[in-house]
Amino acid sequence: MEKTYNPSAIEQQWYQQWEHNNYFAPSGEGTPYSIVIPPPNVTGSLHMGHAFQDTIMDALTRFKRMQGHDTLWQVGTDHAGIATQMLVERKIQAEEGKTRHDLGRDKFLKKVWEWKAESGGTITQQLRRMGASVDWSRERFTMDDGFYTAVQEAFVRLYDDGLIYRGKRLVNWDPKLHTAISDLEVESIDEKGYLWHLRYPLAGGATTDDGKNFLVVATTRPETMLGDAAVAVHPKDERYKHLIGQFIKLPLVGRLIPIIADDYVDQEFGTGCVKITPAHDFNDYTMGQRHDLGMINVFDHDAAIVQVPEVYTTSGEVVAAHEESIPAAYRGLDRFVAREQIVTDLTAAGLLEEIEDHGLKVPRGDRSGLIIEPLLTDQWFVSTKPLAKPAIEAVEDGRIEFVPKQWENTYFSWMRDIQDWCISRQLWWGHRIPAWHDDDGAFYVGRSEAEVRLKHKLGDINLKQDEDVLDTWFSSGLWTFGTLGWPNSTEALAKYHPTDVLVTGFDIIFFWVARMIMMTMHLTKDETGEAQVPFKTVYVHGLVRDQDGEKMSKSKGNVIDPLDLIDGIELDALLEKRTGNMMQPQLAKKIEKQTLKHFPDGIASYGTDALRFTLCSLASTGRDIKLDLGRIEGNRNFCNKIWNATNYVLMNCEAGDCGQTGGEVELSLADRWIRSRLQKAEQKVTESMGVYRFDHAAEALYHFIWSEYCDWYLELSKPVLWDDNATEAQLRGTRRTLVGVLEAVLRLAHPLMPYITEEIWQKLKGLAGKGGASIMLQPYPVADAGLIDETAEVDLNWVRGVIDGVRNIRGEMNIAPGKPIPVLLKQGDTADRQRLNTNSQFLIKLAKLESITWLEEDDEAPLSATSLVGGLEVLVPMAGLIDKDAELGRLNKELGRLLGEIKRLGGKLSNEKFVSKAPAQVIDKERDKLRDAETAANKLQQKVAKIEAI
RNA sequence: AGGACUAUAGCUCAGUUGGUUAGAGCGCAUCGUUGACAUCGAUGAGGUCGGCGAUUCGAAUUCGCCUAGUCCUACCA
Repeated sequence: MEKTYNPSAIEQQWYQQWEHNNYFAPSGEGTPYSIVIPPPNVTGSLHMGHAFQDTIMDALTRFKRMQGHDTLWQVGTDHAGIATQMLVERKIQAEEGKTRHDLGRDKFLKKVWEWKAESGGTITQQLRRMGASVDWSRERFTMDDGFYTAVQEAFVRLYDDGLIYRGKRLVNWDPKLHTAISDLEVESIDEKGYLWHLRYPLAGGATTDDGKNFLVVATTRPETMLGDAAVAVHPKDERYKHLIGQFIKLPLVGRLIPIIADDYVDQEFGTGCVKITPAHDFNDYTMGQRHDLGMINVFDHDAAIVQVPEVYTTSGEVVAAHEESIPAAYRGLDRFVAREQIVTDLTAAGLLEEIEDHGLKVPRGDRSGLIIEPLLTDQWFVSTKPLAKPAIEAVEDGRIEFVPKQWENTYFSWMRDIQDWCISRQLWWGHRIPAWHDDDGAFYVGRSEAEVRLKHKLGDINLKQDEDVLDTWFSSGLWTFGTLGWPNSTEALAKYHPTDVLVTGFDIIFFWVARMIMMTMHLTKDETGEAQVPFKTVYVHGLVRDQDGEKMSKSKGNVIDPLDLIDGIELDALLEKRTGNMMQPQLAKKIEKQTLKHFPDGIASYGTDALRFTLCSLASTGRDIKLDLGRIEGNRNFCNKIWNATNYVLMNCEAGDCGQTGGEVELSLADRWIRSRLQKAEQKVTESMGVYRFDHAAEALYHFIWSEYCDWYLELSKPVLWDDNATEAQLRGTRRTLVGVLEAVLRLAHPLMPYITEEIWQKLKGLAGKGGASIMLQPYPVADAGLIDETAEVDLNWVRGVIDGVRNIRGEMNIAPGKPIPVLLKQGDTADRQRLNTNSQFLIKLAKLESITWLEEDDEAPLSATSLVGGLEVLVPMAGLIDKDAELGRLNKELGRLLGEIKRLGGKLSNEKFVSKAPAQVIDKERDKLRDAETAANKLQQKVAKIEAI
């Protein structure tokens, strides 16, 4: 074996073998267990969040596979409508200087598919490097033909069930991307703005109480005044009560608009008068509905002022002959240019009362970053309330369970107040909406044009398919069953749906989890006709952040490619990766500086297993996961530790008989102890995996392997293996334990660290008497309660106690670690005596003793340094070895600790209330502790006195 | 405005149903190269568990209030 573990030498080769031999495909035997991968963007690349998520899914999948389940991890990618379209648009712009409109829809889409073919392999390669045991034969893409069938079918069924409708509504419009987006895709950002106080002249000679001939309205968006339909006041507002029903002559425009009364108005805010623009504000829209105000749209799709405003009734009908118009000066101006112009003109007209600084939440598109414009457009919507009801119930009654549980509240609070979902997007890349319209604008929904014609007896009239595509999340909502063949009733669907667990981040509970539950429950039924849930458990993990707790993002330049942690990367390459090809080149300097600070030498190579193990060990219940390179390094060292332990085991066992073929076996205390500890480790790991505490599983493995198997058991095996007088049965027992425990723990660790465990297992399987082509197909260890040996554990703890005592004296007294020293044991009981008799070889070897002597009660001990193991005194004679003052210091330190404890326990036990109210066993325990502490303190005091006396 | 989450060693984090000497890794200090491993070993230092109060015989753990930070939802003309 190589002297150090070199992950790059083994990882890829094993993955190829696994994949080549089709080990990832479901076995077809055992209870089905399935997970779908949250499909990453096909044109993107995996970031740390994916690496984290995929590690967890793979750990679960391998765990369940080894436990004998018929395991499917469904893999695939998402077409990611807006993100992909933007990316390709930018690419074409950069390379050819053209827009998508220059190319036209068909050519543009061809470019997207070309780009997908070119970049689509990145994700799948990364998944392979992570060791993901996904069934590649079932790989799906949300835009492939089969999946499109599912999307179409879902749309048609929802439409036929009255859950999809089309209408002219106010939607969130992105003026850059020229598409509607859902409310979830809008972020509200705190920004500084102004509140403009505008004088709106009263018509017909009306005046306010204080004799003014105008009302003052406050607005953050003066440009929308062109579309004002009313001014609203509170019905009980004494200042304005008498003006309700009167009219305002809209400045600059000249139109008369009514003064209306509505509870929505807050009398305290601003002047208590609100301008109402139903076509450009969500609140105004609903107020317009209540008061039957017309809707006057003054913006075009670029959010520039239109030439001629469009006017609609509250129900969205076009008002054919309307007189509204826009002053020529503003026509065609961008919204912000128009704002300035209008403010200037109002000022000139003496109608600007005041400009007030005002902080407000600005709605920005999460993709474009532009301010979103509420705009009246024709869109398709899903009526979500009826879908939400069963979806809420499924979580309430536990058919679906969130882990950690608290996320259910997040889910409920959103679902109980859910808004209709705008699913149409004015994009080119995506699933074309399966709806056709005739020349009069009547829409027909169906699976194909032919079906539509037939169904509606349309003959051969002109039909055109809707130009729009569906929100990406509409298709990903079908992911769990669409990937399994739905709408066909396939065997896979019957077997693997509902899936067992969804592993995802909390940031997409609304986007994806909730919608998936709604869609799935409406569209899929089990054999009894009951709605089927998409998954039984939702494991919600935290988000991976950088060393400062910042979210990783490309624009911040703090992303880390998982492959760079696996393979390592030079500083120059890392800098280039982070600052090259940036959207905002002005940030390059800052990013460079940060990168230099955090990664002055680039990133070392840690290997996949170290990365995976680290990610698992960070997977606790928190919301943030700060990536700490120190942890990864530590875990790379852990891999190396396993590697070298194996080296030791092989060296000592390959030449000898490990009992594979039988033969008499005698187990030492150490053998029985480590076997017992193994059972407990198996219990702990299995239990932790079952409750999604990967951090606990990782910690149990780390502790068992490093602190018990390596630190103690391997050391304890040496006195046996190197003992010329050891019997064949003893040697066989120890060798068999060395090999057997290591073999078992490799299987135990395999779900977290697949590569190193496979590599080593292959070397070890023969010695362990195991066959089988791969560790990943081996059974997962099951703890055997019969092998738990509490006596062995107590006895071994005694051995460790004596050794620790000697080592402590050595360490504190500056006795060279290699110098053999004599040790005396005194005041021991029969159990101590017996333990000494059976284990003296262990003590001599591990504590590097020259001799070990048992003193009877009345034997005189020389002046010694002392350690206590229970009642037993472990004595190291001081002659020539130990500094008197140092020993006094050491003893007094320990004595101080004991006295503190005695005081604390004494106080507790003399507390009447404690003694009368606490459970008996607690009291007994405290009494024992007190007695032990007193005995120990006593002994130490005597020692102190003795040493002081010289 | 409502809600959620976080606060434990210098750093990153564990801490089950209240009873532990409050743990781990990294970092730090001292010592250590003949037999798996310096990507290592041995020993050690380091915490009034954010603050205040309550419940209790007993609180890192339960409850209330406060402070700091993060996030979500709604809304601010």
